[in-house]
Amino acid sequence: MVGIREIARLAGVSTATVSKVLNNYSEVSDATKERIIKIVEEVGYIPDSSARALSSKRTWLIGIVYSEHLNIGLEHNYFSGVLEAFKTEVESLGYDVVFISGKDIGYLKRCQVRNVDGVFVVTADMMDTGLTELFDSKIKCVTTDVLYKSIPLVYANNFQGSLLAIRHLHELGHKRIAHIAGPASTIAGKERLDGYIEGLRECGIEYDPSLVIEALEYDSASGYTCMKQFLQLPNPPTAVYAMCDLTALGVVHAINEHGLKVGEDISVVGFDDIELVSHTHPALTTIKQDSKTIGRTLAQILHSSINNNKVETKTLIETKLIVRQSTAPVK
Amino acid sequence: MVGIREIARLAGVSTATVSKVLNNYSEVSDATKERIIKIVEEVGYIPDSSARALSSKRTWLIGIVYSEHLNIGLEHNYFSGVLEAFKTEVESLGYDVVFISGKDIGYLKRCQVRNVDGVFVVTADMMDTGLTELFDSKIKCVTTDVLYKSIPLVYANNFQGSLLAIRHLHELGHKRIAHIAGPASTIAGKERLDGYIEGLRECGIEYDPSLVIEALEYDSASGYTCMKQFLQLPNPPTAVYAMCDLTALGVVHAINEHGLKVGEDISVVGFDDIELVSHTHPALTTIKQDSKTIGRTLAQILHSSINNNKVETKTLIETKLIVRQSTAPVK
DNA sequence: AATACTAACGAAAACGATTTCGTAGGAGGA
DNA sequence: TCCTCCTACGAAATCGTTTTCGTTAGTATT
Repeated sequence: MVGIREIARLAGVSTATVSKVLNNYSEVSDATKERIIKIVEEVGYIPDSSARALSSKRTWLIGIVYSEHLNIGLEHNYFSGVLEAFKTEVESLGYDVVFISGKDIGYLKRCQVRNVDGVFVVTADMMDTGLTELFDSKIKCVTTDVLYKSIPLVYANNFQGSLLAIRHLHELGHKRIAHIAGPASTIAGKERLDGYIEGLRECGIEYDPSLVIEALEYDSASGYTCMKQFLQLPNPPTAVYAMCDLTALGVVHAINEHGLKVGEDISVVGFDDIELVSHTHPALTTIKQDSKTIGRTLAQILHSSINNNKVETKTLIETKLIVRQSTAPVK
Repeated sequence: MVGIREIARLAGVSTATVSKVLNNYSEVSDATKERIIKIVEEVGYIPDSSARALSSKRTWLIGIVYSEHLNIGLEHNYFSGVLEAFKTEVESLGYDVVFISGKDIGYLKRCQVRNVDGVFVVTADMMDTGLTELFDSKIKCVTTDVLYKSIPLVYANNFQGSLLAIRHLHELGHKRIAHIAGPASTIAGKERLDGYIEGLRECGIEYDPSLVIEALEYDSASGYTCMKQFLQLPNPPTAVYAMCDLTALGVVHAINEHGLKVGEDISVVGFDDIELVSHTHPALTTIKQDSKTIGRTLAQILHSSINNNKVETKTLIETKLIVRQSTAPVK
């Protein structure tokens, strides 16, 4: 493995100068800079990131914390989407992305072992003290869907999204609109519920607590079981607004099984707009959250924060109503 | 940040001895070993992985290569599943997992920059020369669904899976069984098709080329468009076997849209058994591939290989038929 | 008692970069 | 001419470990 010394020898300069060129310092003459760059390329020199990290105290590594308490792991499509966008953006900024597990020694220590420059907490269980320990440390963090002190946060405007959903259903003539809410421990769950309530008020519909159930997880099973309950009501809803697409699919399943037709007998609205739901039958009306923008913004904010710039502490990304076949005028 | 010197000073030994304790060498007396461990815990000493890597030439980092050419990225549930299992297992072996991007300098160089101990190529485009360059290097690799020279490979027994699917449909009386095949450039696509053909032969059904379409991607859109084509046939199939669950969902969509009933008019079988398909309507009959076992096995093999042990070059994991409501006796 | 081992430990040299600080030499100003 | 100020570069310390190899003291063997 050819090192920086060898390059220095070939160029007839010191290692200091080579290092300066590699990190584009200004204090090297153009002539020697060019000569060194040429040699570096010729011999295919690759700087050793361990050595670099050891002496510079920067690893160019970003940690990903992925708590899997609500079944929203890697397998939840929305989060894969923002993670993917985040990864792409930080890579273009020169970082690599490493998973941080909380096992054994906890998130903070793991981050310290790897000396990450910053971390992105994708999903979080706020009951997890290992996480607050990390947030309270010197390590730069960003989050989505997690509110903790002044940790920078980027996420979809859930409240506005709910308004879009309710207004849409109201325009279609629905008065009995049920909501399957996310766990109150999640920010998305709470805000979407708040938006739902405000939406009803705005549309002059009275709020009926029996039409709201708080689900335990963001999955399709939750939608299925909650919808079963709604269907047993003496006066079942004519529309249901689920807090995520996966859950909405569970709702659709329950409705079908009950012998009713989604989009005819009962309207269904989801949240997320994962790729799949445009191909289901009927295709799902949903609130699209722009995972690409969210991921990209998170990356930029974290990078800024690592470089000790002041950063926005809360950034909302607007949502959009996508109308498909699962909603229709009330019968 | 307290270092190994400080520990050594507190314990009244040299740094060499502390290092040996930390890496459990045998040549330290139990007494001093205990004393050192106690001090390490008391002061919360955390070894610096950069320094460690620099002098030991081991980073305890595993690279993940995730080529996204067929839309089977992070967002494809099956791969998230094996990745998740892989990650869990390597973490318990002491590694951390880092994403390797192919941008700019290529996979190989990126791996060399980070000095990864090994890499897991999750999905691969064999046309990508950056990838073969990596496979041909000294770096230890494992793969799933990619056959290249003698790179260790662990994956589901696709051939046997197809047999299970066809036999099941045959037992239900189906004779016109269509297949939506994966891209021939993928090993899974090819083997599932081979299994399909062998299954027909075994069941004494004549192979009809017009009942096979090769899809471009492993997604639901492919299933939708391919099924549309089948439905326009003068004599449409009574059953269709799709090469993955997402695609099967597209198939279901097309059938519904055509006014027919899945599980009554046409039977559908998928492949993967992603969490979602047990909650769709109707719930999907599918071939389950054990992503947990596949991921875990890959991890163990890579670890072995890193330690220069001889390893199995090809490991097949059996699949299982999961019968749900999307298949029924032929009308 | 002399010899040969072995167990337990330390001194010091890597590992491959970055970074501080010093210096030579040329340019410019008085 | 003398002094000051830059520019361009290098010497050497440093980052925090691992690892080799030597040393010492104690034990076993003859």
